[in-house]
Amino acid sequence: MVSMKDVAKECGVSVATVSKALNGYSDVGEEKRREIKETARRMGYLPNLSARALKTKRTYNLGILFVDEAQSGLTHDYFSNIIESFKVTAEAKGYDITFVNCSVPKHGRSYYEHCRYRGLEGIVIACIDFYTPEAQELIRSDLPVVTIDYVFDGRTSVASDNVRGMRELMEYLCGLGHRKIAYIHGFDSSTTRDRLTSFYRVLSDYGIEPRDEYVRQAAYRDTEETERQTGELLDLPDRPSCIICPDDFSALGCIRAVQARGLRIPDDVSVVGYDGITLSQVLEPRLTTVRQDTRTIGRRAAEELISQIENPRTTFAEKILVPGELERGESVRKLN
Amino acid sequence: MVSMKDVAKECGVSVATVSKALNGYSDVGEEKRREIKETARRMGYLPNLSARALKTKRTYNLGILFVDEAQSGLTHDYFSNIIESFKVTAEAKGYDITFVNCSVPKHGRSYYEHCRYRGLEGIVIACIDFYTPEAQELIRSDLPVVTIDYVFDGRTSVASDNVRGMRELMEYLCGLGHRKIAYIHGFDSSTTRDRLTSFYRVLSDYGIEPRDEYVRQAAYRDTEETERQTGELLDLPDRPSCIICPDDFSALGCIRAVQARGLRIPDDVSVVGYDGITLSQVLEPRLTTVRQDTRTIGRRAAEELISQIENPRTTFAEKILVPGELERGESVRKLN
DNA sequence: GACACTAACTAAAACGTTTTCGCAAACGAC
DNA sequence: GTCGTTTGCGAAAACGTTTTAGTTAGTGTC
Repeated sequence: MVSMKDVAKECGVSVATVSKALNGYSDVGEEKRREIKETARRMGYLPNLSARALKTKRTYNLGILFVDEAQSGLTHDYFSNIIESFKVTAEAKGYDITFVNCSVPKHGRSYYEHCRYRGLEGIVIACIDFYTPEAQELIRSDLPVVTIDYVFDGRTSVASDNVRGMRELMEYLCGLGHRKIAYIHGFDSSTTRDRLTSFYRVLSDYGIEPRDEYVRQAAYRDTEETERQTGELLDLPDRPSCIICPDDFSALGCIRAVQARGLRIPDDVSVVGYDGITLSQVLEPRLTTVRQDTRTIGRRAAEELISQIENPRTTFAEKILVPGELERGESVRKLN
Repeated sequence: MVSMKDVAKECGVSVATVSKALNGYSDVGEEKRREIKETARRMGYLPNLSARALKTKRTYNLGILFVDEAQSGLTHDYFSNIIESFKVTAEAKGYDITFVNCSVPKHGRSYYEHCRYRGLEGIVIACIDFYTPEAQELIRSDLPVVTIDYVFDGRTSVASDNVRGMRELMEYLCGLGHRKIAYIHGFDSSTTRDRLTSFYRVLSDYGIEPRDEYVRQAAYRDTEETERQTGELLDLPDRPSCIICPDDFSALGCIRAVQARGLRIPDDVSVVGYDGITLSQVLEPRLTTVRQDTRTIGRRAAEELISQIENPRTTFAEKILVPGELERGESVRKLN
């Protein structure tokens, strides 16, 4: 590999001058600078990031911590899209992205230690059990951190606005005349709590008495459980006119249960999801859902993280809420 | 950050001794070694990867090049799963994974230059236009490279065995009595060619005359075009008894077209996909498909890449074929 | 007691940068 | 001509490791 020394020799100058010429310092003559840049290019010179990092303590490398229990990691459409957007934004600003090793590491390092070891300048954390000691160590550490869909005191977070998303969805449903709305919600998390609270809130706004038998639970993306729960809902003496699923993917289970009983969507029962992944748009009938703005979430996370890194003094820990958008599909029927 | 120098001072030895003690060299006494290791741990010492890399030229960092035209990158189930498996395997062997920056980089570096700059020791390439000059430069370079689903002379590749996969699928279909089999294949690529050749081959084995109007084209994962093509197939005077889609996801379009005509799967027409992603298992009826062994593909890619890095002399450029597995769903009917 | 040998440790160079400081030359002002 | 000031460049230290080539002390052999 050709180094600055080689370029310096070729140009008959010192390495200091080469460094300054290439990095745009002012105290090097215009013609010399051109000559140095040209020969560097000609010789195929590439800066050595390790050497640079050793001096400057900057690696331009961001970490992404993303644990996938049960393989639902990168396969998770919602998070995959966020990561994709995060990546594009960060790369445009000159940063690379590396995964934080979350397998059991050989030397038994914690997340935090691994980040330090790898020289990551900031970490985005998503889709993880935030309450393990390891995660807490990282969140509380001195490293710049942005969390997705989870709020921690003194740290910046970017989250989908589930309160507003669920509100819009519910107001839409109620507006269409639905009064018997069932909600199969996901397992406890801040996301789930926000949606659930909004669900009850709008019911209350519309003067609708919530019915316990209409509120059920199934893990996110669990089609089987959602199918089972839907079955029970449909077998109720007074069955709901509309069923809200934990997310789009699990809605597949819901649809199966409806079809298994010979009922039709949306004529006999309305079905809605949450997420707005591609799948929801290609189902028949097209699924009504709340499209979460993964592009903005990823982009804002990257922007905030980089801001923390580059302007640590002047960057506040912000709680950013990204609104979603109601997607009116054909899986919901207007009542009377 | 505490460095070797600090540990050395604390223990009253030289940094050289600390380095050797920590790296398991033989010429350091047992008690000293224990003492050094213990104080290093106590002081929270972490090796500085940049400094180490500067000397050893090893970064333990692998690159993954994965371009997603039209956002279908990380969202692509098949590739996401491969990456996931690649990641797990590589991490277990002490490597980290970073994305090769494929946005337009600020300094206008090519893939190859970026890999060198970032100090990546090897690259896995997937889901990309392999014939751009940039990709070619990387593939032909001196860096260890493994390609997924694409074969290049002198380089190692890991690919799904599409020849065998399609053969098994076709023999299954023919075995069930299907003679009028349509194939909506993806756009030209070695994957597509392998499947198509196998398709024709089995037809020939069974003495079935291939019919041009049964062979059509739609981009992978393009539900709309698959829907259109399916429509045309179904409107044929002599419509096929079975339709093979480019992949599982696009099969959704096929299913829509079938349902739109009031036909039933599999009673009126059989539908099959290719990939075996989660979606195929939760559709109603469960989709018959060829499950590609993404776990093995990712794992083998990592193993081969690391082998190239660690034993460059003794590692052959191998073409690895990973067999898939026929998933018998309920979307195919036995004829007469 | 001389010799070779081994074990345990250290000094110092090297890796490729960045950056501080200093120096010389050129320049302008008076 | 003298004195600052500016411009352009270089020497050298520093970053935190690894590794080579010692050095020293101890051990065993004859």
